[in-house]
Amino acid sequence: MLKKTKKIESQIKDKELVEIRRMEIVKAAVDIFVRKGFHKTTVREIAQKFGMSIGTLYEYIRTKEDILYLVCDYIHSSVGERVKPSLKMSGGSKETLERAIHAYITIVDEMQDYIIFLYQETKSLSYEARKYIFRAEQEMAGIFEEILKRGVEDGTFSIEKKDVSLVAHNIMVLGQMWAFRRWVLQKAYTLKQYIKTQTTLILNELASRNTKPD
Amino acid sequence: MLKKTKKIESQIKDKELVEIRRMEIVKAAVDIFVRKGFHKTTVREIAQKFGMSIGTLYEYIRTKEDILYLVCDYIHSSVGERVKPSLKMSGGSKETLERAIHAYITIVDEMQDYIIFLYQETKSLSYEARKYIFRAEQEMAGIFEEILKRGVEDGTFSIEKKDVSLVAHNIMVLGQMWAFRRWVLQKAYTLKQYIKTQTTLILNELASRNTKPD
Amino acid sequence: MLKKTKKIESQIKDKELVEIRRMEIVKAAVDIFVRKGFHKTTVREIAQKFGMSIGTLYEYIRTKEDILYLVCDYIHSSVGERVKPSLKMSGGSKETLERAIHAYITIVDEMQDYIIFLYQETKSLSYEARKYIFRAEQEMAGIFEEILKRGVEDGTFSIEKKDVSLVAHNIMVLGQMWAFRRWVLQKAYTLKQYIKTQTTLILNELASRNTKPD
Amino acid sequence: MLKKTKKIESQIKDKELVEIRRMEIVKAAVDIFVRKGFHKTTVREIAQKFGMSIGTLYEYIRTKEDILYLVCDYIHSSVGERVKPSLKMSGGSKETLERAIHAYITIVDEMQDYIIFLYQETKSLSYEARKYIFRAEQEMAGIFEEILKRGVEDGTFSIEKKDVSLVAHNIMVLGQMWAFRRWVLQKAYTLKQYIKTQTTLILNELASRNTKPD
DNA sequence: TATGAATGAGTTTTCATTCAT
DNA sequence: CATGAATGAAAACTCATTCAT
Repeated sequence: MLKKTKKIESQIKDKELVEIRRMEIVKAAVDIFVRKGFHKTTVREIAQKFGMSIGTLYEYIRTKEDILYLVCDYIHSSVGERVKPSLKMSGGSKETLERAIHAYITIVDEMQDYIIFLYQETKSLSYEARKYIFRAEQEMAGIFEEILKRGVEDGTFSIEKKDVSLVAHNIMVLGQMWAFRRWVLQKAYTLKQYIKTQTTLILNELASRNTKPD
Repeated sequence: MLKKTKKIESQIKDKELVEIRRMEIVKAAVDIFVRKGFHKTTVREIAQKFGMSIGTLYEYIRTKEDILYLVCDYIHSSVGERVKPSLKMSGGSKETLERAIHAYITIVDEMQDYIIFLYQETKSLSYEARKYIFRAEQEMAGIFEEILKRGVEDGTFSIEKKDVSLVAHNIMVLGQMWAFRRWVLQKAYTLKQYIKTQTTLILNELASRNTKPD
Repeated sequence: MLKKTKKIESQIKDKELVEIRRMEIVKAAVDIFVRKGFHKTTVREIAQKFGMSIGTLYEYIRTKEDILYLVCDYIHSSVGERVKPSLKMSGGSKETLERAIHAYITIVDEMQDYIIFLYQETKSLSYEARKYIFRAEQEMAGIFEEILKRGVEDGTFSIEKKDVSLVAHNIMVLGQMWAFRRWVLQKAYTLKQYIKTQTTLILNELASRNTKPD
Repeated sequence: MLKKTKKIESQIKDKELVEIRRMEIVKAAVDIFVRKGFHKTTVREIAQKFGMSIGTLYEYIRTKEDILYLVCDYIHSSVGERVKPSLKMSGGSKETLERAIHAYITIVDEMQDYIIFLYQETKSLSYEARKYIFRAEQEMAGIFEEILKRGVEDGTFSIEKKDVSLVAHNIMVLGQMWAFRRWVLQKAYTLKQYIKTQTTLILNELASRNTKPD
């Protein structure tokens, strides 16, 4: 996992302090952003919650957009960190995939506000920052790809190799859907039911059988 | 299909003219919105493209948000109008579903910029306006539900009845994904390939077989 | 004498600076307001005279109406401060009243522009602010009431006790009249003559004699 | 009584129609003005109540201020017309004055909203229009002067001749006060009580006795 | 005469960012 | 390193007035 975070410049020399303060800034900003959206949040509000002056805040970032980037980055890696531990590839491919889906959707549920925010405000980021976010998304997909690939190789799943990546993205999107369509899904299903149903459907899709219409 | 559009007040008495001008406003706004986002677009820019003065623009709307609503409404009904004709339920359930998926993803492809915009800016709408957008989304899902239900009843598809709605949403999300994840998908697939592959996967998922793990 | 000024919020933390700047704002605004009226004065003009940017001006107030309130409050307390010292109740009731009338009308003369403004723009204030202005007016009347009451008690004035408050207001209004009707009064009288004549008339009114027609 | 109304130009030739329409405009405007103030009332609102289009409205006036003038003029002459009939100088001077005061304050009571408006918005008028309003006020004062003069001549009132005009204005102001200070006066007095008390005080003031302190 | 759509200058207000202390 | 007062460009929105029909 490459830690190639986009470099944000700071007036402060002490690298460690910069890290600490930036985390404080993110912690202060994230909830306000999620609640009000990026554009409707003022730097003043963030500084207030940050507990320091606007001047100090600006010692650690260059522009308001930097905060957005920091926050997006934080959300992304939080999701990543929450998912990874559950992804030990122990057991059969089917069980591993089931566990991974379960873990992923559970995290989507826990972080739904953050995830919705992430996708809604991505466009407010500069191209460079956006690219980084995409890479993080790809990384997550890579984990599912890995599991699927193994399953294909050991005969558990019967999809074509070239579609492994697509299916990985399908799974992620179906997971994120729990957040984006909550207004309808969370009325009809509990989280547990949702995970179970989607897992079944996905496994069905992957089950050995004729894969393409001729 | 209730055409209960949220009423927006206007200073102009001539109802027909209001319709005409509003369509002009939408046409002027939509591309700028898509390119720059709602918040970064100024009313001045819209008026400029609208080809009339700001004053005139404001004779037909009350607030900038009204324009957003008008645009969202327009995009939604455009999608709807484009999908509907392709949804004649002639032929078997399988063929109908294939045709529907094809039509839907094709439209997502054609309107990808608009669709991405729609989902990113929905939250900038007032609660009332947002509710209307949700209803339009539900309507679309309803079409897929109809097809699926018939397929379940005639034995073509083997999913549980209570999950019909979920699968309908799954299909829509998988279609919209072509727009949202274009940065990765459109590198790996042509539209035709994407439709074919997703259709296959979905049909696999629906194929008669054991539906729940025991 | 309760100093319960309506609280106006400010972005600036330094309370003392807020006091100083607000006084500067008032000083800048009052003359423009008096000359052009509240509605025809722009915030820009005020900022210009204030000698700072509009942004800075808005750091110390929330709305244009706040400036009006500040100005009204200032005028009122200026009048109050100018009157009070002359109101030592030394000497007989008659002399005290004469002195008070003299002081009050003199101040009305000095501040006539401000007083006219005050009564013309009060209605542009919010209910809350207006209430405060009324209270200040009542306080002023209270001073005259006090003098009159003493005069009634010691037999100098022969009006009914329940009318003391009315007569106090009469005196104030007769004083303010010097400003409101200047277009006619200040042609016919000098300030000195006006004070003398009104004083005589008022004292006549208060002189012991039959008080009600039977 | 000179009918030297300031001339307001109109596009319409038919003089009679202009008169009729202008009265309609005044009737439409006066209540809105009184309720919201001149500046916060829009021409659109007036046209709406007027029952004709903005275009038509502007056929009969030149500017918004013209409407204000028309309204002020209307209020003034309404007051005048209401007072005049009660001013027959039959009976003794004292009775005539009592009747006049009674009539005047009664009208002030009936038209208090209008009177307050008149004094608050006079400043929004052009110099020329304002001058006309002053003249109307003078005319009213003239009526009281006439009564007072007669009373002085026949020995009923013992004020100096040169102060007759002042006392006339005093009486008017004391009457208008019923409107301007209603927030305090109308809590303490009924209209009847107020008239009676003020009349008594004024008559006391005018009663024969030493007129100047030496 | 009557209409009402069109105009655009002008208004208040916000807020990211800087910089002197 | 920390502060927060100062900035001013830029935003949304209003409304008296005109003029073609």
